[in-house]
Amino acid sequence: MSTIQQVAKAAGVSVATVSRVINHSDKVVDETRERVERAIQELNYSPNMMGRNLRRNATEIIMVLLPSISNPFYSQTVNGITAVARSNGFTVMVCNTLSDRKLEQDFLNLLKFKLVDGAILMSQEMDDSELEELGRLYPVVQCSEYIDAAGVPYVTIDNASAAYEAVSHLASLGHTRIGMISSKVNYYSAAQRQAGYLQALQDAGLEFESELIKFGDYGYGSGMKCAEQFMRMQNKPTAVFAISDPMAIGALKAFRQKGLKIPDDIAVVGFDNIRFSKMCEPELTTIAQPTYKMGCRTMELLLERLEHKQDLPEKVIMDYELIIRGSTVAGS
Amino acid sequence: MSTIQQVAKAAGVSVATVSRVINHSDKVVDETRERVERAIQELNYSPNMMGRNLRRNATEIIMVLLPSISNPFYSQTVNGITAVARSNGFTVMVCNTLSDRKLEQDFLNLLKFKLVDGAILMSQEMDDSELEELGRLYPVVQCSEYIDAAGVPYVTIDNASAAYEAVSHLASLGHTRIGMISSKVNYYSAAQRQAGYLQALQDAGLEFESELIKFGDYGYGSGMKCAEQFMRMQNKPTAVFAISDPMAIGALKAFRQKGLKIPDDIAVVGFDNIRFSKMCEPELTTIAQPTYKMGCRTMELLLERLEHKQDLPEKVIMDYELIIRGSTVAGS
DNA sequence: ATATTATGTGTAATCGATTACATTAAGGGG
DNA sequence: CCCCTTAATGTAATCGATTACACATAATAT
Repeated sequence: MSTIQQVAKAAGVSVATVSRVINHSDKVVDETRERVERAIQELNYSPNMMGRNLRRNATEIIMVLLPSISNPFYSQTVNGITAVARSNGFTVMVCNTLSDRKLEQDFLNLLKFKLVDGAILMSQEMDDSELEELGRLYPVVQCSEYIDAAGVPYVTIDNASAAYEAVSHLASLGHTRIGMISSKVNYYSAAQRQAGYLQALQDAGLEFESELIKFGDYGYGSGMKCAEQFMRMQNKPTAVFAISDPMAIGALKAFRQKGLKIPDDIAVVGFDNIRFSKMCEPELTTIAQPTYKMGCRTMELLLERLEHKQDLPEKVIMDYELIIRGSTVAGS
Repeated sequence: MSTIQQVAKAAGVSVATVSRVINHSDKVVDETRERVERAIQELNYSPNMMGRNLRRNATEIIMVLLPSISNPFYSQTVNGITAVARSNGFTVMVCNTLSDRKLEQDFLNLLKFKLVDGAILMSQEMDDSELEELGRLYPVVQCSEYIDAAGVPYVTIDNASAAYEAVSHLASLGHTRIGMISSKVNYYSAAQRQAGYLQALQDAGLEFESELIKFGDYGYGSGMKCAEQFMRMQNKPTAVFAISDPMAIGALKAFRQKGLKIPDDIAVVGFDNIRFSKMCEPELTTIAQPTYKMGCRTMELLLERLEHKQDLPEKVIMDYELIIRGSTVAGS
């Protein structure tokens, strides 16, 4: 690896001139510029970012923290983030926290240590006060999953209202006993979706009991387990609302394995509209979030932060959509 | 953000001593150490990685390049990589190339510019000679998808033999007309799987014609399209081998939509054993790669490279497994 | 008591870039 | 022909850390 000094020597100029050529400063006469460019070619030189960044105090890299790339919900969002980031000269790297607090810390240290310029959080293991401090000290924006109290900007949908709509849909189909598959971990979005579920039951005049909510981990397997719990109940639900598509799909699978007909014996609604939700049998009714756009908007907020344009914590609420398919209405 | 100088001044010592405390060098007397640690606390100091890395010429970050985090096949591999990386003090960041040559280049520049120490390639858009040069200059290892000629180490399975086994399985069930869904893009693994497919046909005494191979992009949608093409043929296949699970699942979906019974009317085999392959209807027969272990092994190779222990390009071939499920044998 | 060694800390060079300021040379005006 | 402006390039400080080496002091050996 060659350095700017070697290039300068080879071209017979000073390092300053080489730097000017690299950075397209106009104060270099053509003949010199050519000589430098030839030297760069010959030495196969590329500037060491460490040196540059140390001086500039910026890396033009942003990171996206998410619990697991295995959840297909995230990929579209990341694509949106990447699109906006790229057109502004930023590089995006994805960090898999595995919902591990320590690992999350390690990644966030890259922010503190100035190895990345900013971060987008799509989930966080830290508590409110830690997040609040993080947001105060560094450019950070939340997307989809969020904590409201912390004064950190976020982009999300109205989870309560989305859940309300999903459950009301089930109620309007005549279901009177509606179960829910929520999350073991107490995410804010999960709490909001539970609130929406409860409100919908209440507004439809349906009764609730705590047995109607089971708790999973957003994955297929836990959806199957929850479905089995439902089937062991004496007074079984005839419809289930799950807060993730994989759990809904797992539940579908378990119900069908026990010989139940979907949607006649039991209807299922999911959340996120992952690609698989159209591939399962029957296709899954679900809530679609505008994932790509949410990613774009989030990156825009982060850019504002990075440029200090905006110091108020912005809160962006985007529209969702209930997509009705065969898991609740036959033949859709 | 405070610097080591500020800490030094606050503690009344030199920067060297502060550095010694940070790096747990033992040549610091307890009383001094405490004073420094108190100053670090008070100033909320953390070392600037840019400065440190510039000096050390290492970042302890490695990156994983993959075409899209949306393909669930990658997540387990990344988990394996992360596990080994972490226990060796490395941080893993995932880079989404979207199969875009330019974007891939941008990421690889981070290697050249020394912002990351090494890279794991899970697919590449560059050609053989570019890869060869990359591997010569930087610590790079390939995983799963690879180019053999380039002298860059890799971890993979025997794709030809896996495809051979999958297709032989179909032949042994009595299928005589077996189609294949391959990849538009000419990946090495795809070519190998095609070779295995052809060999299996030949060894089973089955005839081949070019119409029997359709080309997709690894995603669901393309699987459906290929299935529709098969169904429009005059002499339709009774079995199909797809080189990705999503394409196989898309094909399943399309066949079922046309009223075909699986596996009686048409049998389907996929590749990769993604989680969803157990959730579809019927469950998918597929080839399982030891993804987590492959990730671990790949990271180990990269570590060897980073430590210059190993200069020979290592080639690791791991075992696969044919998992037989309901899409080829009813009731499995 | 003196010489020697070990121990803890400080000084300053260094990593590879950027950039304010200094310097030099060329061109223009009187 | 000389002075002043302007343009191109060079010099050297700087970013924030690490670390070889120097140095001072205390402990040990003779």
